[in-house]
Amino acid sequence: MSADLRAVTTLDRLIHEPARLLIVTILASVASADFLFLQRETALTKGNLSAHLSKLEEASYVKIEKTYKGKLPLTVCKLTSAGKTALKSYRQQLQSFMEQTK
Amino acid sequence: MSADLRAVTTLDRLIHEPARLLIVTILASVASADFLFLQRETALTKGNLSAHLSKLEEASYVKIEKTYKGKLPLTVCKLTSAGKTALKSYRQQLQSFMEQTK
DNA sequence: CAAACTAGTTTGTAACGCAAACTAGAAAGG
DNA sequence: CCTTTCTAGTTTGCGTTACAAACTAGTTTG
Repeated sequence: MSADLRAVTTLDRLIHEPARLLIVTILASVASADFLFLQRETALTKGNLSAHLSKLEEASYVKIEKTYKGKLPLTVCKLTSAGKTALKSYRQQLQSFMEQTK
Repeated sequence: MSADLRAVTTLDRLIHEPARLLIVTILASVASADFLFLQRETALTKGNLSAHLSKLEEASYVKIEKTYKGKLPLTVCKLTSAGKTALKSYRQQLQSFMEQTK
């Protein structure tokens, strides 16, 4: 009766990475977030946050807009609908695994 | 009131890897399992299964005994108590994250 | 006795994650 | 001024990883 545990190996690795799971989870809870806000919330270094955001952007999970706040750079991040869908299905898959194996 | 989401970044990477999560989850449900049984259950290639088992053994999460079944090699794997503890706490940490963010 | 099979291990390689170094421009100090 | 420091990020360097493919050691079959 137990379903297919092997499905766990098909989890979206982009979201499975803990730092990125944290990022997209935070982004899912707000309309948008700027770079420094994300840095404070995640406690990632700027370097790593930047790299992870770039990957999420490449995958079209996050949209990144570079503007200015006065004269200072301002990077604003938003989860795309593809990103929302990906997170939702990641969570469903993981929850299903957890329930099958509890 | 919400606890610390950042904790997700401290998940045990050894178990977080989907292939290994699958392996230890299977091992947690049986007294012991031989290599070929694990290969069938996980659908991993022999090479990858071997490599993942070696890592789990290095971490002392799994004990590996090489014997013979008749004249053929037989590799028997067992989750150690350290492995059980690690899996349990991984699951707790993950479940806690999921509940905080649902 | 050579070919094929069994039960694994080792190797090759592209991608990854992290820390440290770097960049471009703005504000502050002397 | 002009140089030092600060802000907001990006890029680089590098050890580690995960996977597939090649390999190994021994066994059975034709």
